[in-house]
Amino acid sequence: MSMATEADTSGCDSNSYYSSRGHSQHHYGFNQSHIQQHGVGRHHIISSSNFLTESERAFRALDAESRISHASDDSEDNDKLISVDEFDESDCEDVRSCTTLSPTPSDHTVNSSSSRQYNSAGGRSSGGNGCGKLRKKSGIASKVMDEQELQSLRLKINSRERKRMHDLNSALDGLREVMPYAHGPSVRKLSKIATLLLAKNYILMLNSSLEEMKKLVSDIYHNHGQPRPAVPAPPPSLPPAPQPSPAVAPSVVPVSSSSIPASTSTSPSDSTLRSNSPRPQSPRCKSQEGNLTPPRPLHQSSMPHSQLAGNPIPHHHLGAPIFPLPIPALRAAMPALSHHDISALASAYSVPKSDLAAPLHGIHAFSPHDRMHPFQRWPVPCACVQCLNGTGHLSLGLHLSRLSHPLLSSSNTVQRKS
DNA sequence: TAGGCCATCTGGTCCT
DNA sequence: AGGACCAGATGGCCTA
Repeated sequence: MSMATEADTSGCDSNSYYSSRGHSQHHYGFNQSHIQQHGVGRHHIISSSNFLTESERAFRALDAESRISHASDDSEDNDKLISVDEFDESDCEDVRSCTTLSPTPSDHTVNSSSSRQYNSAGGRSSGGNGCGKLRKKSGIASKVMDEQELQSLRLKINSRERKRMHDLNSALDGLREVMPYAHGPSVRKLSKIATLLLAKNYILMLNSSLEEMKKLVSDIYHNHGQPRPAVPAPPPSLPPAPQPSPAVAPSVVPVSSSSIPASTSTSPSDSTLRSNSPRPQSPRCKSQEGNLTPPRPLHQSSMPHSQLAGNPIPHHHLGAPIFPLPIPALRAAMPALSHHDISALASAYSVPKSDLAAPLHGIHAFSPHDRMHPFQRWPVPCACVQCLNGTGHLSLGLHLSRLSHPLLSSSNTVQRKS
């Protein structure tokens, strides 16, 4: 019985991949330590059927490397896929029957080690080792294709797909890094769907904030009797974006400039503060001296500083997440989010676990124009453009207060797999 | 223990 | 022809 193993030297550095797995890293603890322990470099020697002794692993590692040259001629992007098995003609029979084509450097291939048969369990069972399709696809059905070549091709395809998914996950990790929620080792990572929902609404919120700022700037120009610029530029007097206060951000983790686009130099917390802060003093309002008072800087928050300073919420960068997150309200507003997602957000915002079990009663569907935001612990005016402008509400369905928390505005329904 | 989330394999389809 | 992308299937891990 052959044990198909794979030395995965895909272009994605699997070591770094494992170490970047965040909260799921523990899933791969064995693999990672295994890989590092045996010093096989980029080659992961994985047994799908049992645990190998250290000497066996080392031997197979050497054996695997020795077979690279003829098992796979794909030297591009270091995507060399090999089989460590005894891969002679007799073993092709085993491969067809058990077809453990590509045990992957994942937890289950090593830890489970017992049950997963990769031809029938992982993926569609197409019969055989799946090489028939490859044969057909490769247009070499008439040719006699060596099983080993087919295996190599299959492994190569699997590795590409694996790398593709790793890249996708890396992109999602990058997205999580710039999202306005707490990051940290003790914070559960947002799920993929939650990350996408949060990102979508965060973009909407930023866009709305930008529109709001444009409107205010436009009003300033208008009230000064100056012609409206076609594209209102930020007034030069606009104060620079605030730096995270040490009191607010006791554990700021520097973020590389490359991770944050220049266009988003305004921190998420700024935007959220902007959206949650009381209605900015209208530029039309005059001070007692009769002078036009500059509008309150959009980044300034009316949130009691004590709340901010006293908030021990950990965070990754750009200031602490500022949204208290009553879980019942969140659950009511976002039925699409699973308990897992809610729990992740709760941990991200340092919401007490007790809140998770809080009843839903008393939570009403808040109006976007509520002066007392039911989801917040301090009065929050409606900051939508219409309210700020006093022109009533348009039926655009895009109100800043609804977007005051990115996720709260996620009214879209996520069809979850049942 | 059930459900959620995830990684992986795999075949199909489309594109270059 | 080869690669990218997608979706179905499967099983492992974690949490409530």
